[in-house]
Amino acid sequence: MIILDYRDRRPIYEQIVERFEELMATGALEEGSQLPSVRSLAMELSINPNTIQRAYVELERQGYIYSVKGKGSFVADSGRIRDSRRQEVCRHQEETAREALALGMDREELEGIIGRIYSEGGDER
Amino acid sequence: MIILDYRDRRPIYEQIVERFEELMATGALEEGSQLPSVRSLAMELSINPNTIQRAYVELERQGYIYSVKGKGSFVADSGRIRDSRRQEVCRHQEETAREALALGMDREELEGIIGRIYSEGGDER
DNA sequence: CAACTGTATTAGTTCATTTAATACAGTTGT
DNA sequence: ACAACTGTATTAAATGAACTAATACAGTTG
Repeated sequence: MIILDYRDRRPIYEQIVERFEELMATGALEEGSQLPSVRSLAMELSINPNTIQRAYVELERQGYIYSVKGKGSFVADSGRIRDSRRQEVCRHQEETAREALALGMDREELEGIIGRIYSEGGDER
Repeated sequence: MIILDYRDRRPIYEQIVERFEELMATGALEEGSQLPSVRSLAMELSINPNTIQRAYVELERQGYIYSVKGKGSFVADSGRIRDSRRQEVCRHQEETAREALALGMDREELEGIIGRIYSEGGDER
């Protein structure tokens, strides 16, 4: 479910936050479904429970999950999560286009890549 | 020429590297032109010379500049720099498209953003 | 020779991240 | 009631990256 990359310079708790965001945004984790407990996930990843909790606190701060003492942590409104992710993708697209423009690249080059990715996902496998 | 963002969590030396990459890739710094000296840029940015040198070492390691003891640091092959940047933009475009696809976004949405950016840069101002 | 350049080294500071060890509080099933 | 789970909080320590500081050496230039 979660794989840590220790070569990644970003902190572990941030990798965990991002991974859960992915799982929720793509629907792999449905609204209301329960996340692994702080302790069990810490065991599974061989890291300290505090680090997991930090990730969960951040996810809750952003409204992606809610936690209930004694019960567990659960996925909140997944529609909102998906919208938030989509906005971020738009921001990334803007940045990419701006940089391509600055480098004198043709827009067709970017659009070609998009076409390739979308056709890949459409029928391969 | 260079502006530091202390809110940015990335290290200063990395911001400097990236900024010079930009200046070289867009042609603002031409091939063979001289970079500010380690000490003068450190003064200008009110930081330690060691931090500038670290950025320059990294730029040299990547082949973007070359340094001559007693003379200074100079922009290397700017064509290679631009190519390298373009490849990176392509990688970013791939990532963005993949994520958009995973989120169920239409490719027209991405292409619309590209069109907007490219028409902005074409005639505004 | 003075005033610049890059380069190197050593030591210390600062800060975010992570671990560790507990403890408290609420839920659930037996 | 009790054991075994949940989340939450706290305090202390270890670790490592980034940055600063001070100094020195080496090469270039006018």
